[in-house]
Amino acid sequence: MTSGFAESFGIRLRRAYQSLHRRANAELRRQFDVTADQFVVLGLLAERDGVSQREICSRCYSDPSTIGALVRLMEKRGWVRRETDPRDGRARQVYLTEAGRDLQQRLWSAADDSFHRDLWAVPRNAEEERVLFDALDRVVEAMESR
Amino acid sequence: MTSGFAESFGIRLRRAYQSLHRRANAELRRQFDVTADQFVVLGLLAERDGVSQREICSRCYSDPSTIGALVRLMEKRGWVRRETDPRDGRARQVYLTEAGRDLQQRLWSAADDSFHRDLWAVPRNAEEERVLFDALDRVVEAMESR
DNA sequence: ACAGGATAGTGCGTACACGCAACACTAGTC
DNA sequence: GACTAGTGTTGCGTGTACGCACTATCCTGT
Repeated sequence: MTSGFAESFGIRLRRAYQSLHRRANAELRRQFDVTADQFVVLGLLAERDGVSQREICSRCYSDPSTIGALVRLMEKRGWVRRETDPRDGRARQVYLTEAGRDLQQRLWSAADDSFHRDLWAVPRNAEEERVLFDALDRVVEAMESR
Repeated sequence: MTSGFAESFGIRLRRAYQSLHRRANAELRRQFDVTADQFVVLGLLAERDGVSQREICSRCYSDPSTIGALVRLMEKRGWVRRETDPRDGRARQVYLTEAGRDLQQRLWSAADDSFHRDLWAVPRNAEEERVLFDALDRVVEAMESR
């Protein structure tokens, strides 16, 4: 092995994600009592709602049990509502409420002023950003290749 | 903003890490009944052991409670032992046992044949790898800057 | 119309992650 | 020696992640 475990790709990816997740959690918890993962789901729903929980899973790469628990919690907090899909009795359509949409916008602008600003400064130029994003997307493909 | 939330840096990083973590968990659980995070700590200890739990935390960017629970579990499984540091009564020195070292080596070669192979194929050349690793390291710095 | 297989969601158990508070011990100062 | 500040670890509570088994519902072929 040429380089050590602590310098391997996997560990670096882990560290980067953990530090982002921790920072986002700390900021959002302090100001809004929202977790980083709730922030992610709110963001996805703001782009498109009225979707099934399955659809949310595939957009954020989480699993049905996790999203189920998360969405039920968000429903209890009054940020989303769930209605049975009239075309498919198994599925639930998840919608942002007014309060949820409002919260999401405040979260987004707060994130822009704190960790998003720092995060987006990481790629030094457009070319680096292209290489970086492309590599991250190919990690997903590679891990699902089985 | 030009691109949507689902295409942002943060979401891409999250997806990449989640898919790696999921794949590693699945492989390691199936073959060895070991979790991805236990794999990480075993790998770090194989590089250097006899260290405090604090030291493990800073090497893998986890938090003391998490590492405490994880290491106690690994002790129960017989992979590590913990001794009170003779120089500092607060700290515990964590060592790999024979069984732990043995397991770590089997895990490492199994990982090499499955998800490590796929993961390391992601950077297309040395230059891309340099840009990628550098960016991941700078994410950590950026997230801790405040 | 019905059987078989696929799919959406839930419930349960385990492991991780982290904040917070408490505790034990250390180190520096007076 | 006591006082203070700092650090390593543990305990507790909440939230996230996922496998597995299960129900309800859909769909396809016959």
